[in-house]
Amino acid sequence: MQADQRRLEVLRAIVEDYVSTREPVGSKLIAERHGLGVSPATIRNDMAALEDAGLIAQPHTSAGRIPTDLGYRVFVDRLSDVKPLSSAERNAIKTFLDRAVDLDDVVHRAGRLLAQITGQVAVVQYPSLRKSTVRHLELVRLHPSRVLMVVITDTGRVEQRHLDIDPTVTDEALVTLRATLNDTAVGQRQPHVGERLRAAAHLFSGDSFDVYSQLVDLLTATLDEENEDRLVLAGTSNLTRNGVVITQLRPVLEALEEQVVLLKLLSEIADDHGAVTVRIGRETRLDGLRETSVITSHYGSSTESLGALGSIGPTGMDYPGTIAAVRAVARYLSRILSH
Amino acid sequence: MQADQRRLEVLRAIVEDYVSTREPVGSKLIAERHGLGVSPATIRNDMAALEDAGLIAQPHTSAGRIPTDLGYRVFVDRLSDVKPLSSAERNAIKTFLDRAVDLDDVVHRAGRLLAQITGQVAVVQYPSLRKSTVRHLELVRLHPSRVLMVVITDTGRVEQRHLDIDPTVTDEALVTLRATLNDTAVGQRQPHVGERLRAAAHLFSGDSFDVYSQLVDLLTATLDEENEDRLVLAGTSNLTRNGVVITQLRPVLEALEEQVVLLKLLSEIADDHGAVTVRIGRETRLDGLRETSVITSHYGSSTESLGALGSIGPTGMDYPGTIAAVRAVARYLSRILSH
DNA sequence: TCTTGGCACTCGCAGTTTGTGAGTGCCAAT
DNA sequence: ATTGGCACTCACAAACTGCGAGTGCCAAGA
Repeated sequence: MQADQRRLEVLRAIVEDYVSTREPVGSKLIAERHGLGVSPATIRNDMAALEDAGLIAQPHTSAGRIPTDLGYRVFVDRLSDVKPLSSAERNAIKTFLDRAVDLDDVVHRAGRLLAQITGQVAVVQYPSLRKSTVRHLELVRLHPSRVLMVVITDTGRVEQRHLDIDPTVTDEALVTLRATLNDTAVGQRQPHVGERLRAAAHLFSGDSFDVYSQLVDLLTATLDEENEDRLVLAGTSNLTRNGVVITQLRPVLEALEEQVVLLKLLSEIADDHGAVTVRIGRETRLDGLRETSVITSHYGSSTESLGALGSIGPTGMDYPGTIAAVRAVARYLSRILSH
Repeated sequence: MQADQRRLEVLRAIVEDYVSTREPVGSKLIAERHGLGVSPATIRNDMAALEDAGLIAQPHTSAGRIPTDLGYRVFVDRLSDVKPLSSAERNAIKTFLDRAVDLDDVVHRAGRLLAQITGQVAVVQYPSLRKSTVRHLELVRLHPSRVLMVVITDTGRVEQRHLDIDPTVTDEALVTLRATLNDTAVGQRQPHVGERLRAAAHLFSGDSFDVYSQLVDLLTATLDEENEDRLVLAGTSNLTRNGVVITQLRPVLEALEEQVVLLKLLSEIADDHGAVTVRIGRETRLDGLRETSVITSHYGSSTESLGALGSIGPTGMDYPGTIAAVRAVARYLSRILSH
């Protein structure tokens, strides 16, 4: 019906005005600024209906309305079109990311970029080791009884692990081990790396076999472990924008310091690659982020995700703009990482 | 004279009370709480003298006094003894740092530890590449015309750099190059690495010579570059303690995001190894940190610094406690990194 | 059934006033 | 040099007030 339609338009007006002014918006203002062609009284009736539906609320009796989490949800799902970035912005993203010299640099730049475009906090996860293939393995003998294993992946991550070994193992044996490990593991990823390496174990015997087993265990552990996932944070100072109060700021900063929490936040996300996930307020399921929204997206090839990135800001954020920014950065990041 | 002595005691009382209560302290309170054996009126006279000397100030006419930056300076230089950590704290530091598995982990743990002990923001610099010796060099051919160089240092840092080369260079040539690089560079540091490698250039000719030169340049650049210095930050959420106001918080968060700024902060520090540097308020020479103090220390061997770490907090911080914490963490970090 | 103008009502907010108390500076006495 | 006394200052909190934005409801009109 036309009335229902108008109510949604009223909701849109409330969300847009509130996002830009940060002040409760009243019926008169809507009637004036948005050409709905109806009087404030009609708007008031619609607002009463929207309030009954739980989409908007009054901070106090004699104030205007502000959207609830549910209101934002409806706005995002049904009312907002994605706002494409300007070509200048797209260009800026491209050139800024292209200038990166290594993986660390790429990830950091992506973070700073996203933080700057959205004016919020950005989180970027490093490409997950479980999704990367092994490009090279190196063994370096540090002491007679200590070996450093270095793993280089196709996404450019370099991981190092120490290993205590039997000091009687010769350097020549290590060279052989290194060759076998490389021949077997390069180009593979988990769980194939583990399978293939274990299948090749019969090539060794005695001390070499022991060391080989140790190395295989260490390597699979390195490639498997979830806690090896890393991320970077950018734009923390943006938290002090928008007149956020310090009592609300504290728990947010605390949440941002917990890498585990953030990684979980990034991992709970639509499987659909290319899609952007929006979680509003309590939908984040984190108490510290109760009053923030999180916009996340995967990045990686078109068939599989390498990792995720996202933007964290107040529930009253510019959703269309943030969604567009997250999507754009994710795309360019995907492109860069696939060389 | 005895009167001068008492005035300093009054200053100490003001600093200590203000640090613990965060409220301007008046003459009566001092006379009551600190057993100076004189009346409030006498204290008032002393306070007037301290104010003339610029060591304390009044926020407004009818309030008590708070220390000025200069007052804290005098307190730190002349009035405070270092407060040794409890053995429980020392133990906690030791066991927590010992549990680290690699360099990243060590540096992160040191940061979290320092942030937790001091209740402030902690900064820890990675061991500087210029001060590290080369432990191993590896060349990995990624494409016919692209080589990845991996440098491992004695402090555990692993750096990677890409290099475009002539695709006609054979794998065998790379193996030889790698061997020569390792033979010549391992155990050395800048500027010796560069000197020795250049001296060995006569071993190569033709394409190999070109690639060798490229590699040497890239390696020396990697080991020289100041902008390769890294650091970690911990305890940002501690900024919201102590009733800090948000308008003051903003510039601090911004300063903390600028790695370059922080590295400069860590590098401007007493040469004297083992000593702790204290910079109070504007002494930091950074506008954003105008109302904070920075306590820093080198870490590394007894003869040379590998890097620095520090704690950043309000000018009204617990100086003896923070100094002790920074020193203790720096020492344990030094011990760990020297294996 | 929906829309509209009118109107009384609510209530947060900003501005003003006022009382209180902590703290000071100065002075005369010791 | 120290002390008690005393007048003075001034931030802060509490109480009060007027204003105005915004609402809900109702009766009339389309």
